[in-house]
Amino acid sequence: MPAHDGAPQRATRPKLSDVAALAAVSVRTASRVMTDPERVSYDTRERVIKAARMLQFQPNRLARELRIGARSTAVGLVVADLTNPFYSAVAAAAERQLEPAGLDLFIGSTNEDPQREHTVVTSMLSRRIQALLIVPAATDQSYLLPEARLGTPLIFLDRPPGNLAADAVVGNDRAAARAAMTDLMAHHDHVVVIGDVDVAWTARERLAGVHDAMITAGSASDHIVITDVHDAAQAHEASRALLDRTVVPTAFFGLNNLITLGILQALRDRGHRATVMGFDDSDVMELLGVTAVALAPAKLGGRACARALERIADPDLPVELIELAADRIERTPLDQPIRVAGRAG
Amino acid sequence: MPAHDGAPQRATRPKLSDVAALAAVSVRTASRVMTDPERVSYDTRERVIKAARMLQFQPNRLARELRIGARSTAVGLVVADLTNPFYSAVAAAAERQLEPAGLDLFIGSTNEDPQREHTVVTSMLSRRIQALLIVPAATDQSYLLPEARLGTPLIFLDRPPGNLAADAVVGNDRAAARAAMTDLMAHHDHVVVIGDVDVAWTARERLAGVHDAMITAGSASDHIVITDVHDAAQAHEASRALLDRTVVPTAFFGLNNLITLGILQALRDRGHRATVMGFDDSDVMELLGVTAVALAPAKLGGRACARALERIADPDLPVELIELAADRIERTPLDQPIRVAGRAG
DNA sequence: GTGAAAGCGCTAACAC
DNA sequence: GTGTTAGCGCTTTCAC
Repeated sequence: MPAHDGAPQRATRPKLSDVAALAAVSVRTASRVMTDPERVSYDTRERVIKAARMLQFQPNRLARELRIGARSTAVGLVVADLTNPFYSAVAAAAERQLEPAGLDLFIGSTNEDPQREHTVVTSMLSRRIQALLIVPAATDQSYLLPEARLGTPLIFLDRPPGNLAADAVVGNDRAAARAAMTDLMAHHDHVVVIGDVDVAWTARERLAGVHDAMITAGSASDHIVITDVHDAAQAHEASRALLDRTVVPTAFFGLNNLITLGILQALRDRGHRATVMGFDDSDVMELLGVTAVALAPAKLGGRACARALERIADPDLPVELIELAADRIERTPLDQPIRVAGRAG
Repeated sequence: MPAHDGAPQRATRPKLSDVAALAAVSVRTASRVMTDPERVSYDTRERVIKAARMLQFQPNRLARELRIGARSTAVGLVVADLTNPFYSAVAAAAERQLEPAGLDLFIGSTNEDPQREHTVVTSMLSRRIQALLIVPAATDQSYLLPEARLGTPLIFLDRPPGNLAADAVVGNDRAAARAAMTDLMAHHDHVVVIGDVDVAWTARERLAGVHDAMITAGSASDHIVITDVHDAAQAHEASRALLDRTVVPTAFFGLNNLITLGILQALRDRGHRATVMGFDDSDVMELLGVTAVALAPAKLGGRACARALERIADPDLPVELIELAADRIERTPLDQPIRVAGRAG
């Protein structure tokens, strides 16, 4: 019996049996009021509800879910970096979509570390989440095979799984990059493309698209492709070096949001004008009129959740690769340069 | 007995008793190998470990934690809006800090809706989280009193709790705003201040600081304070209207990151120059050289987690209000205007 | 409509 | 060192 009135030290958490005792019913009846209120008489129901309220009773989900079937009413989301607005938008979309289904969201980030991916994923699975949404950091997800066989919905976001058959929702990065690059080359002879480290699938795809476009166009002009650029600072530095050359590039193509930011920083530093195009969208790009090729993170997260819910309902659905088209957000026309001002001279 | 070899349809999840059976030991011994391996002989330990690996055994944390003491090894984080980079940075910092302690992160957002705060918080508590980190949306947290009495660490972030004694980590918003406004007024006669809806504590504090500064300075000049501005779009519109007046303001002070963005959009639209100062920092502000008054979200999240860990270790710690100083990030001097360029003419 | 007993998967007492 | 028994808080057979 809990000390619900005069406990001197620390209160003790009321359990269902306390509620039942106070309402003078069996535990079974109290439980029924919580889960299937229709099937209990009005009188007893009211008594139980009142007792629960009086005791501030909150059912223990650990116990409930253990009993129910070893599957908790939560979904896990593993992203690369929560700090990247792209992924936080994915998370926000996921939360929004999961909420009406009564599912909570566990969140974790890998920082692109395969080892950490394993740790985070294992931890979530040990909580018996209903589904796992994951932006893979590793290239091999075969360790998830047993879990997949257990029927846990596994949905890959933004990048397909390696060595595992599982649903994936990805963008058409290669085609989008090719189209963008083709357009850029139609207006410029000195395009600079800056891309990420190519262990990441999206980075590889985008670079492949750029190369596709260059091959198709023939190598008449001298475009420059820089890779293995990891963050804004590196992109900043690389761009600045290029702007200091004698032949100043007239167009830049940043292959992700951080890189594009770095390009803009360099343009600011040097006071130069250039056409800028970027993969992924951001506040900065909107403000400065940078044309973007972007897969809306909300679309990605939303579609992935929808798929998770489908698969929760029917675990035997065939594996599906869902390819979402990136949108082209036209802002400044590609034949016109932009400037980054800041402190006005 | 699980069909760990020839199950035709769907595999069944191995449990500790399966491992024990395969290793030919009792469940208790298998359990001990998982938790306190030292106290079991080398031989049996190896056998159990091998069996566990063979079966791909993953302990069920729902069961473990239920048995252990009705407290799960997770921490809940409730923020206003995950999409806001300020809060996603807080979340990232929290995750980073919790990870070494072996604590997972449940995350939820309120969208500033008090009703939703209640729902999200209740849901997390029913999972018996070890601690709750919360950016309150409601003004009354007295509903958390029973939980507080149960000894659950409750840490408020960014805004203090209402009607509840609990730890809080907040910024010195009022003093910081006053100092910033004072400096701005030293250089400008027509400062425009744009603030958020004042149900939010930080918004109120920042406005109060601005008023403090104006009162101290005396009302010689005509500054304008606009409030109840909710997002970038509204700030954009309001700023544009002001720029179209005959007396064009020479300085703007945005009281949060979204508002400052709106101000910059208006400056871009009108091609105007003005001194801009903003509360909270962002990529945009860094790029354009906007001087910022900002409480580093990582500092906020980090300090809150540290406090949570302290309180987990000793729940009887006295309640503490931790005030963190916002940093002034000097970029363009306040007597110089900035421009937002974008499409170059 | 309601109650008694069993059990979800695991760990804490005690025996041996 | 290891096995047996009981129980975390809840829901589910099955009687009544």
